Amino acid sequence: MAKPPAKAARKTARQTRVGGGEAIDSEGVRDAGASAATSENDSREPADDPVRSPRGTGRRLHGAIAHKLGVAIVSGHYAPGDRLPGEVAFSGELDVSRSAYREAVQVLTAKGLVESRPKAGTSVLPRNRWNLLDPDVLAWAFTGDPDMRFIRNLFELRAIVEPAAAALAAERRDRTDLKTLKTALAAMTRHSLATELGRAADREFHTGILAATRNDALIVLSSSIGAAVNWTTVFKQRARALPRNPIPDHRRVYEAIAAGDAAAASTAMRVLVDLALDDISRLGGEG
Amino acid sequence: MAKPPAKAARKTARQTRVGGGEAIDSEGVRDAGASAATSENDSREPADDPVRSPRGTGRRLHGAIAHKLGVAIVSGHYAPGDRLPGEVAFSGELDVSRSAYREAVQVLTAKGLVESRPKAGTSVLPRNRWNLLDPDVLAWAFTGDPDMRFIRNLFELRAIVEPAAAALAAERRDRTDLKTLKTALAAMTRHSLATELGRAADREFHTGILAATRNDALIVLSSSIGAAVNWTTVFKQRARALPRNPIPDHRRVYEAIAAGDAAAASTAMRVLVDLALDDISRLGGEG
DNA sequence: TGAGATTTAATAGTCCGACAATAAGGTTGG
DNA sequence: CCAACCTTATTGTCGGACTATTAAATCTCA
Repeated sequence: MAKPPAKAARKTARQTRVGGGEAIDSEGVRDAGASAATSENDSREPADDPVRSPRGTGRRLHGAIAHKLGVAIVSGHYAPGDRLPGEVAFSGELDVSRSAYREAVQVLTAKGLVESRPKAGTSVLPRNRWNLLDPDVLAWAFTGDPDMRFIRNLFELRAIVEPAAAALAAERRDRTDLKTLKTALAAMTRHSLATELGRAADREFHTGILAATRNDALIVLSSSIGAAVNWTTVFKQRARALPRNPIPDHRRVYEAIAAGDAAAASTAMRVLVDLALDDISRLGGEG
Repeated sequence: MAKPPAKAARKTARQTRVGGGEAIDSEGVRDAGASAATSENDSREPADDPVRSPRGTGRRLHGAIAHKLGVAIVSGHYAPGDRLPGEVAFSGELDVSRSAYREAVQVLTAKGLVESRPKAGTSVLPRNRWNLLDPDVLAWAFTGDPDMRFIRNLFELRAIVEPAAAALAAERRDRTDLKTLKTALAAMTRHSLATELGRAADREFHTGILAATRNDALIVLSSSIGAAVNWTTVFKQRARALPRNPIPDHRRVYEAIAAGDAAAASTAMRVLVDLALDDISRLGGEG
């Protein structure tokens, strides 16, 4: 319907598209786990640009579009089976070139969210085709209020993977791994889990265990598990003060891994995850 | 590596792209099978008969390029840190437009294989940034001779996830799930695992168990686990006849799930996977 | 001399407009 | 009623121009 032609406006603004740098926050999940290596944050240029700058999120333009569409899809704004507007129409509506829009759609296609065919258009795929553990998809799924069912699913995955991973880590860790874990543990202790710094350390601890398994197929789960780990404390924080100090649980896991005791590491981790799941279920399950 | 730029050739051929089809297969790029959905590897058939997969996900040009580049990267032709040629140069070398090339690169970026920045070019990311359980990446990793270490990693993942999944399935399965499993089991029995039909049934069996867990975070692992499952039989086949009949193992798992016995399902699945891992280790461990 | 500011240059990023290829859905013919 | 044939909407590909970004070289000045 209403297709406000901001075309002319952009056309003029295009010559000085400087600004950009709009708020990128609203996430806190994006760098949860996944890319622990590069922890650079965006330049915070105020750069008031009230013009129709389509970059609401992300760094490159097509990335911003992909983000926008991705969020719209995983949040249910476009349901599976829905067919989204044609390329020319939609790109015009979003006020970007068709090329940029298409590159964004390629990203969504690569992540299994949509499928495009000539004459049939671009439509949202059924949920079971989505690459849910893709770090980006995960991040998109957690912008806005999250789906409790999915969080519980993520915790079930944690409960399956992490004890086994801890056992493997106990067998295969080297000095460097232990140092990483120890550092993370110390940081968790120093800054509480109420701070972002503390939560980052928490994620690093769990990621470090996965890394110590020397198993790439497990390591890639870092982002998924990191997201779940994050939501543990986020939920607790949201409700009230931490009902229980999780540091000792973590310390037990660390000591078992340091001692090379696979069985102990597994059970310690199981305890940790079960307790976390308890908290989640209690807080998120129903008032 | 010397890629003679067939530029002029294509330019003229383009006007009659329909009839000739000469410029199409000159490089083998355009019909490089990219049917990622089922993640089957291209058999060494003469293959002038593109087997219309039920998915029918046609190979678009940028998809073919993405496939080619993806394989080149995961196979190590381009190592992490390597910087690949500039867009204009590379697209010219591949004999496609820069747009198509860029869309392919966006796909690779979305899967964590590469990263592009102005002036810095496009370079391959470290392996721990790759989305290894993305179905496409998985498929690319298995074109050509596979990395035994990675296969073993995949089996370790199986050994962790599948017993737990079987237990959950035993608790949550409904009549439909059981029917699916039963059908798959029957198909496995009818066609042996020596046939592609039998292997497909095998994958369906394992996928069906994951589906019965009602956990999306587990279901997305179907492709990864399916790939591992497939390689079990592929390896056995490659060596000699099946050293052991795996059907009874599967039947035990099925019966435990049908009976709703979670513990039995878990242990039965553990036995199944352990035996499979045994075979893999024996056959692949050292020629 | 060396740290910091500045310029340069290379490369990815974006835009536009045209045309080709594909296939969904209707139409026709048997 | 089904099958083969058109129609046409929509994505797919192309080429070329211009912009934005930034690594690296250069310059400035304490």
